[in-house]
Amino acid sequence: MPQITLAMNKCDQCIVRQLSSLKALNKDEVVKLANSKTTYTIKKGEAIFEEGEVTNGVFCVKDGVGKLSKLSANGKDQIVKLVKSGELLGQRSMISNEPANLSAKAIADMEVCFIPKSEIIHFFNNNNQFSLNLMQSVCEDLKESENDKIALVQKTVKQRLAETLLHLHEEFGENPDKTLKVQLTREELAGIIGTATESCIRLLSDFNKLELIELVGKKIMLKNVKALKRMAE
Amino acid sequence: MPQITLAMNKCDQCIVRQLSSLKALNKDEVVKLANSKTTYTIKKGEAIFEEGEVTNGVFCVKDGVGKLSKLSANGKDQIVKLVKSGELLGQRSMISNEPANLSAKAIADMEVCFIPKSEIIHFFNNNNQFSLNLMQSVCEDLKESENDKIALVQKTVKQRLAETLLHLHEEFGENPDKTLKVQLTREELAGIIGTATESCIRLLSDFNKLELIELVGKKIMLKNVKALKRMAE
DNA sequence: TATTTAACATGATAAATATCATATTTAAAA
DNA sequence: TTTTAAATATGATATTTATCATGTTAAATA
Repeated sequence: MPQITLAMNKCDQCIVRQLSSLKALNKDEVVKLANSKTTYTIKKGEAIFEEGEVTNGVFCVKDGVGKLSKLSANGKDQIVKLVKSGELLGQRSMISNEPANLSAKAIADMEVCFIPKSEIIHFFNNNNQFSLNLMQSVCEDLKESENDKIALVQKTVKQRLAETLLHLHEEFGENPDKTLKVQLTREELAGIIGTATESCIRLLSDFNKLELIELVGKKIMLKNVKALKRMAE
Repeated sequence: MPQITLAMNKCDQCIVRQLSSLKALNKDEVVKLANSKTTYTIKKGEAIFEEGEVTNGVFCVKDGVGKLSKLSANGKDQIVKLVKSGELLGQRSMISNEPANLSAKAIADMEVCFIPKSEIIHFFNNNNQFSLNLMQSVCEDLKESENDKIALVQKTVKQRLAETLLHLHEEFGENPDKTLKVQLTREELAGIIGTATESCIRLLSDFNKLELIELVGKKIMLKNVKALKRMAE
């Protein structure tokens, strides 16, 4: 049965299969997965789904970077979470049986696979390790969200910027020229730390003058990680 | 077997069993639950568990109100969530296999039952409806936390106070004299909306003058729900 | 290449909120 | 009850951050 082997291999080799809750799936389940998935290419700036949309499944991020965000009344886009390759997207809404609470958009060109809800629920009901993994993943998101919430109240914008730069460095790494690999606009960065774009730009300038970072065009290089960490406290 | 019937009834009648994920348990499982639980009484102000503590199980809130909070460096207590009777406490840490990220303290005298982790994991692995319920409950918390996070950035303190007063009214109801049933200090209220205690007090005074609320000693009565809703937008 | 547009940058100012000081009231303890 | 401590209240002020204005640079498009 060459097709089945092919289908299995397709997902079996995938980074999402290796990193996400899906790692708990057995061979048969991976075959089932491969046969039900749909692959999409999302260009930078495009949406995977919008707030209020019913998705009826989850998206596997094979490649690229995405943002989960909510548009405010005054037109500002508050970024709740960044997602990178290996992660699942839309788990929460699917499990809660609700339309998406947030929009998902590509920050860098993305390749994603859609897995229908029926598949996920089937795995959830028949594979304890998978359901535990999925549960832990949502719990991880919850912990992060709660900590973000606390940071928003207990820390200044300056501290949050330092913290966020360190996070971005840790999570996404750096280019050969030592600049941050995730290429965010100042507006997006402001959307993550929860401040006005101008304030974000101003603080980046300050950090630059203090030699905590270096601004290489629109890119950012961390120059003094230790001092940034001290500042984030 | 009178003991077994007794043991089952004990938890079967319980409000937590009726409202939480535990509603999915069958009779045998409820008996198992009743035999493994430990009941505690927590006086107002006392802690159920502290940040950093390993709990190794979950707490069922039978009666009273609790707060999940984190102490900041400057001594302020940021409240992440309030819990009331019928809810479970400590699910996230237990599933993530981590020490508690937050402290849980009683705001009103509480009665709670402790259920060891082994029991919960057993139910999780053997009862699909239970695991789905638990999952949905964590998802609900996540959604709420994300929305809180967005509100912290996109709304003013005034809007958040209006929003919080409405939430407290909706979630906990009112006393016979129409005042809010949850009795929070101004400091705690400030800890929920994420502001300084004085700012919170000042705004309550303003709301009082505007006849949106009425301050009855330390208690708060909502007088103009419609206007509060408009203000929260 | 020239032109246009978007992103970045910075100053000036306004608004929101925190902090400090100090009463006043309420509740707890001696 | 008297005393003490804690919670509430409010004014004055400082700080943080947002907003508006405007200029500069970089990048996209004609």
